[in-house]
Amino acid sequence: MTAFIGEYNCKLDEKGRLSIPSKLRGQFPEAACNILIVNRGFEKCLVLYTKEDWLDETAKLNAVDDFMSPDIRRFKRIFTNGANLVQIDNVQRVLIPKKLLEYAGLKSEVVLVANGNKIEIWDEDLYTSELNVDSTELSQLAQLFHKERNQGK
Amino acid sequence: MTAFIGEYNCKLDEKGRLSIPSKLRGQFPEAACNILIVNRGFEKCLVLYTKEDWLDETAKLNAVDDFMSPDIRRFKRIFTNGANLVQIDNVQRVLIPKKLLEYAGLKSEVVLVANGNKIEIWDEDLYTSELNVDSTELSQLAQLFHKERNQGK
DNA sequence: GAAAATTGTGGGAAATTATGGGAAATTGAG
DNA sequence: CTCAATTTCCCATAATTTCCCACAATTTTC
Repeated sequence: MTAFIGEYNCKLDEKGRLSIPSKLRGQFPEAACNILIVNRGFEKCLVLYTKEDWLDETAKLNAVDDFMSPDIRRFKRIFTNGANLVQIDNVQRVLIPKKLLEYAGLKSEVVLVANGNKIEIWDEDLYTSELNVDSTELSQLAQLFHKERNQGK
Repeated sequence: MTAFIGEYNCKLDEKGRLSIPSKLRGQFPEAACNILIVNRGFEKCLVLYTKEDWLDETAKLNAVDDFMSPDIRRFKRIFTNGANLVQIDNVQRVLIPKKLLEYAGLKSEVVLVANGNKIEIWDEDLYTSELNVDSTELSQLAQLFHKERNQGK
C-alpha cells in the first residue's frame, strides 16, 4: 500500500487540468502507473487513489453480497459515489471531471494533501478554514478520536 | 470476474438507446464481448452484466434446489424474468427495452455506476437522492455494513 | 550568478467519441 | 400478400478528449 507524504499547492488550468507536482509524482509506485481514480470525499474535497489502492478499497465492498440487504447496497453506492478514472498525460497532469470540480468547489488554486494511501484535493480557501482550529478544539478532537478508535475494536 | 470502476453520466436518446462511455467500454474484458445482459435491480434501477458474469450469477441461483421452497422458486423466476440480452452496436450503444426503462423510471439523463462486476443504471435525479445522506445515517450504515460483513462469513 | 535542465502552463490541432436522424430490413397484423 | 410499425444498421455532424508543441518558470549545476 502506498503512503503519500506532503502538502502541495498547485493550480488548475481553465480546462480543468491539474498538474501533479513532481515531488508527489515521484511517490507513485511505478512510473508506468499512470491511471488514477478521483472520487468525492466525505467533506467538500476530492480524493485521489492509485488504481491498485482503489481496487483494494472496493474489493472489501464487493466481497459483501448485494442480496444481503438494501442498506448494504446503499452503503456501497455511497462509498463509491463519484469515482472516475483519470489518466496522467505526458506532462504529469490529470483532467478532473467538471462534476467533481463543482462538487469540491475547485476553482484555480488548490491544495493536494497526502492522507495515507490517498491524496485529498481541496480548494485552497476551504482548506485553510478546515485547518483553522484553536488548541482547545484540537485537544477535544484528539480525545474524541481516541475514544472512537478504542470503541471500534 | 470483472471489476468495473467509475460513475458516468450519460444520455438516453428518444429511441431508448444508451451509449456506453468509452472509459467504461474499455473495461469490458474483450473487444469481441458485445453482448450484455440488462436486468431489473432491487432498487428502482437497472443492472448490466457481461454475459459471462450473468452466467455466473444464474449458476449461483441454480445451485439452490427448487425443491426447497415456493419462495425460492418464486424469487428465481422473478429475478430471471427481467433479464434481457442487449447487443452493443457499432457506436457503442445498447437499446434498453421499454419495459425496463419504465421500471427504472429512466428518461433522458441517466447515471451508470460501477458496482463490482455489475453496472447499475439510474435515473439521474433518483440517483442523487439515493446518495443524499446525512452524517448520522452514514455512520449507522457503516456500522451495519461492518456487522453484516462479519455475519456473512 | 549564469546556463542548463527540469518542471509547470497554456493553447491549438487531430483524433476519438457522442448524438441524432434516416434508410433498409424485419416483423406482425389484417 | 401487403401495409404499417418497429427494429436494426449506417452515416453525418457536433462535441469532447487526447495529443502535441511551444514557451514560461523554477530548480539545479557548474
